Amino acid sequence: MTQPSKSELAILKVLWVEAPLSAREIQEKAGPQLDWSFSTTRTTLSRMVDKALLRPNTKHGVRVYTPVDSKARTLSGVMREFFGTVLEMKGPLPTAAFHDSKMLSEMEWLELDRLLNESGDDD
Amino acid sequence: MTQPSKSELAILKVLWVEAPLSAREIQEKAGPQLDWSFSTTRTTLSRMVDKALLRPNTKHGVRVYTPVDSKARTLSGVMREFFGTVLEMKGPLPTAAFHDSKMLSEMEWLELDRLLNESGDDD
DNA sequence: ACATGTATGTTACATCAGTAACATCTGTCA
DNA sequence: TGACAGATGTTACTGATGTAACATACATGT
Repeated sequence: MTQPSKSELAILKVLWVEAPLSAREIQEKAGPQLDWSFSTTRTTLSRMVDKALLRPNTKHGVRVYTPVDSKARTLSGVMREFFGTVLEMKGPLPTAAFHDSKMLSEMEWLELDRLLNESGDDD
Repeated sequence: MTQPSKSELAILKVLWVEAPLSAREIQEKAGPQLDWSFSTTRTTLSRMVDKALLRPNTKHGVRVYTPVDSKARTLSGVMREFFGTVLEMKGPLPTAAFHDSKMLSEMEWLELDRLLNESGDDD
């Protein structure tokens, strides 16, 4: 699974709050922060579909996007990669330290902890 | 300060163990892991100088490279960036959780803690 | 002085990500 | 039914990074 880039992560974040959303809706929610033109948002969405980060669907005639992986699963991959390459920590990772990050709910932290610690393979 | 890429970080890591080193020496230490040709290593070194990640010097007629920033300073930047964008944690960051990472000595962890927590500006 | 081996300088090419325009298609309103 | 708005498809350009070869210069032994 390819890791999302910084920009792609920004888009995933809005879709984790609410999905599916159309390109137009995503632009409205993420565009201001990203300072992107609508075109740019669309290109990025298209590439994310290519990379299987998003799954496209057609609802009421428009194309809408849904994240393929849950927030916890995606972040566990990103965090594993980070800790592995930057800090060279391979085994179980400490996540309790971040539980006040607001990025994830208690439930999601539980899932992330499970993914990060219960061996490298996933369901 | 530009963040080092994954490959650049690998080179920094060998130079944090011992510096300055020549391109040839760096290749001997990092090449096998990176699986790079000597040419590739040299190109990367050159770009790192451009980005002010390394400072070149000439010792005994050969070009040697020294990291511009300490391990602690570099990693603090990388970690701040990561926690900011991925986990959206802006204030003081918890690092105690990683103290068994082996990447840094006690002294270096102290420096890193200081850099990460004592406001955004640095000396 | 010449050859041979390192060291250094220069150039090249692919891919990906950032950033965006142009072109087309289609449905809806007047 | 014709025009316009919005949706989708296609193409383009730049910079960074991965990856590497070619070409040249310099030192050292014979």
